[in-house]
Amino acid sequence: MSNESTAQTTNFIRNIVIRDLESGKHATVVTRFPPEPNGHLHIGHAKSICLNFGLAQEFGGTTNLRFDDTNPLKESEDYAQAIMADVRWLGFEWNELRHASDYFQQLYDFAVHLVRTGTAYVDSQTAEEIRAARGTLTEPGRESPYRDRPVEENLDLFQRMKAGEFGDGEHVLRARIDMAASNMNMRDPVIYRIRNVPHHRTGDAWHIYPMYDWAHGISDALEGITHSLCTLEFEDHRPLYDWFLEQIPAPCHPQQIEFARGNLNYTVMSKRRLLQLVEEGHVDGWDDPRMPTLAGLRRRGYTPEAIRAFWAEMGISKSDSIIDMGVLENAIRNDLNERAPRTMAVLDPLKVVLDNFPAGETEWVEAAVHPQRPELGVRKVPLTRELWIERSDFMEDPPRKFFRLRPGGEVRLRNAFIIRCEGVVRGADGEIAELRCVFDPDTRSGQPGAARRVKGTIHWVSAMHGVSAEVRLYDRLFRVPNPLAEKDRDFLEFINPDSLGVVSTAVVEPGVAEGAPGECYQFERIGYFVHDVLDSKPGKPVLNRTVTLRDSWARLEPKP
RNA sequence: UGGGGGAUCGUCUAAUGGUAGGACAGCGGACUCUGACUCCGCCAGUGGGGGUUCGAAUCCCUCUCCCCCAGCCA
Repeated sequence: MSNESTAQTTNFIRNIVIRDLESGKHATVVTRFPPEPNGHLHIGHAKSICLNFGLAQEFGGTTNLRFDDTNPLKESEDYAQAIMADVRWLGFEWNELRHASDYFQQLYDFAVHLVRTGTAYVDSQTAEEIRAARGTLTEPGRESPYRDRPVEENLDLFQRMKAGEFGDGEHVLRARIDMAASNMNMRDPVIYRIRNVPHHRTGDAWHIYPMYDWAHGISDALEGITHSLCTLEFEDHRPLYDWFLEQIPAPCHPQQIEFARGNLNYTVMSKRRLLQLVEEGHVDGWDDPRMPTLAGLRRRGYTPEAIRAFWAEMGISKSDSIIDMGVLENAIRNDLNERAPRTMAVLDPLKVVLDNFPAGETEWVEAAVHPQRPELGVRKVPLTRELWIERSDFMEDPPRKFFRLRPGGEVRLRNAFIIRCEGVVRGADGEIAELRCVFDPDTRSGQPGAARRVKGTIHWVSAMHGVSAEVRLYDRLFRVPNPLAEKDRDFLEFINPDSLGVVSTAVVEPGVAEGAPGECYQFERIGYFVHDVLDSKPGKPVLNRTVTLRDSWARLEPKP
């Protein structure tokens, strides 16, 4: 189901939007996608992107891309650029590009308003003192000795914090709420801290930077966001979100709605761990095809359509969940099955000599580019006396239901004719070196005799024309479903040592060698592959395995 | 053990007092010049216990389990 015309299944957020539109609470829907530019987007972010942009799209509204860039220590323009590229690649275009930093002046002015109304104060305790006085989950906090500072003094101090008169950590601005609140977020949260560092967009203009809770809701309000969608961990920030907007003359009061993050098994999703994988060299970079990042998935050969269809199928709810990687794999198979041109490639070649085929002669056989889509036409595939077939497609002493080649047995060569194995030639090492076969000319594809049926069909590549290729077989990054399940063990211990297998022996149809970076194929009977965007060169192809084909034979005959 | 959330087939998700449905996985079969695709069928669920109701996944009570919160991160 790669097309997205499948019936829209609803979810609780969509239902809220529908209700708000029907009741007249809102005339339109305005959402935002608010990443912090401190890392790359991953498949989980795609859920939020699809939700925010998809909802606005469905109801004729708009979506802003807003960088939540309130922490200059961790953020960079490079990340911001990569994020924009990823959002566009996913297939969405924002209405307006905004930054929380665009609002620094307004945020400051609103903070001054808070100070003037006595609902914020400058606290001069150290970070440690503030932490110690916050209380615990079961005990109330203690009020700061600076809590009742006169308004004028707060104003003066806050202004001087802004002017850069103090060192990092000397003062903070805190909202004056309730140190005994059972919701820890309401215990006089810090809303501004001093950071004497330049910001990637505002440069040296600011020495104080707003905290998330202060910046986010106000940014939403300034943009006229109707529904501010975020993940579950912000649920107990909502009272604060609402409190802030009630304290200031905000242009509107968006509704924060929380939903569950989208987790996948056999991987990790937190930016911190993803960063660790990259920095410690466990993977090749943010775009390593094993990474759940959008950059990684893209390089792996995943399409935006598949990712969108995947999240559409998964839906939105509030229950914590870990989705089986198999569902994502199913989504990309569905999409690639429809779009990928078919070709033949042999990963582990075994030589076959057709004894009754003239030496030095090339026969060009016609093969469908896509059996289910004849409009895509045909390709010509060279066929010669010497061929490569997959080593696993031959067994001297096969088990029951092995439909492939065996001594004395017959098999169809895909797009060509039926061959029979007449002999096995061994090398000095005792390994099978080549197969001597004869072909039945009457069974050529398209000929009347082609109707003759044999149980198995195998793929092949002409030894004379085949182009050798590097093939990278990617598998899941971790060997256990949840690498974080055991609290006292490092998730790195569970990295799958076989997550990348490099095959240097592969031989592909000549046409494949000319493919462009990013071009994908189905290697018939094997899987979907894509030219690596970085390393594949004309004549020197490097192909990444996106996903295998479903393989009911492998399920039948589990590997030893 | 304070506060905030969440529990529906193995997994994800619908059902908003009226037949518990779909997708993925699994199993069986048909088809097949890809052991793919496609098609058909099957298996499988409301965390436990009470209550209200003609009728409860849905409302009430209670219990259990899981997640989040004590950053000058977001």
